[in-house]
Amino acid sequence: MGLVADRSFGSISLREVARGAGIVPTAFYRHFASMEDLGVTLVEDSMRVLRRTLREGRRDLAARQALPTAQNSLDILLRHVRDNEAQFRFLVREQHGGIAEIRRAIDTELRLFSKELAIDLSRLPDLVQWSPEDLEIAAELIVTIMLTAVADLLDGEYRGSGVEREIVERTEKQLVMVFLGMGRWSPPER
Amino acid sequence: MGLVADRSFGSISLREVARGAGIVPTAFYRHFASMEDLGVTLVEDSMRVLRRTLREGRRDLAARQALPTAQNSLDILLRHVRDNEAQFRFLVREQHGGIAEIRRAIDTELRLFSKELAIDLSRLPDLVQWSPEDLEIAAELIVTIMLTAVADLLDGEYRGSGVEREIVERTEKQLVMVFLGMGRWSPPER
DNA sequence: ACATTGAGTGAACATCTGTACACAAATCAG
DNA sequence: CTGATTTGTGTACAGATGTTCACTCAATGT
Repeated sequence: MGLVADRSFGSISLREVARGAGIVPTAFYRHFASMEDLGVTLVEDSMRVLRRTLREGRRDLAARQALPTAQNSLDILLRHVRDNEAQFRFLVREQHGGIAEIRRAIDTELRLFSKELAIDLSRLPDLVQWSPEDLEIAAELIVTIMLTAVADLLDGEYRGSGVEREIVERTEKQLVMVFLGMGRWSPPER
Repeated sequence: MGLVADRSFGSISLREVARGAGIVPTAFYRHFASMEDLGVTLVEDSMRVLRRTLREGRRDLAARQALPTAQNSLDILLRHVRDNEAQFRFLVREQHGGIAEIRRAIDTELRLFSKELAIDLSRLPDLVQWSPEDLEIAAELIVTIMLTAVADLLDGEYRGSGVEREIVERTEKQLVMVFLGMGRWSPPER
């Protein structure tokens, strides 16, 4: 996992992975059919863990009678990112990276997130009469904003300076702008 | 340029580039000090052309007395993307790609775009009293949305199916949501 | 207790890689 | 035309790479 942190997955050799795992090259094939296979597995594992974390986060919020606001969700996400930096570097890097199969895997998972978020949104009083399509469009926008925040956070290696807070505040403002827009979107439609 | 279309830049060898250019490997060094150097040059060239196209687009709009609306700008951008597909595949791929120097170059150029857009926004009647910081935050959000549209357009190889229109419509809706939000943002601040 | 299986080994291969070096051709300035 | 500078060539080398094959070894279930 450390390997995949700062170089593109496509530029990593099977032998490097084997070396990193303390294993002879040929033994690699006992676990994965190819590098592509490894990549897809990595995506699925990372995403599974992330999904679990977010679900737990939402549960905790509910337990404290707190609403799952955008700020709260962003906070949970970013904490998870900090705890699993290498994985997210990998995900952000390979989302549009060089291997089609991996791109597809990430895209599928992100689409799932959007759908989930769209369902959450549909329960908000202000949005009850939105069409499913518009809900998903809004959800995708929110996911995009959050993903951009993650990418910015990881790309700046400033690690601990004020840049981190800056990114969080910017992202929160952007989310508010979108929510305000969503509040205005509905009326002109009906 | 065709080389860099679907594989990550970091996984491309100097020799492949030389081969693609019809040149012996050693001659590569007559033009670039390293692969990294090539990458940065590629970024700068692509961005220079894009900047020129957008400026001309805005000039044309002005000549036709049309406002540079978000829809118009998106249209110009996407047409340019279609005409220079390989370059944009490269840019989207390497924005968070494996080579730090290239990431930095792209990031710098994007930041420039945001600043330019922020200036344009500052001239809109509804936003005249926004703080420069908030203007830039909004501008970055718009750039993010447009960039996401570009990435989605290039990732789907559907090429000509309805997916293209779908992406454009989604993006337009997202932009409208943001603009609506921006219209509501200002009041609570003063 | 023993055969079956999953995981790791080691040698070998043909191929590709970056870069060094001395040399040739082409372009250009005066 | 001539001399200089830029661009390209050919050869060479040490090292890395993916994949094959036949093998050992330890764990497992019955």
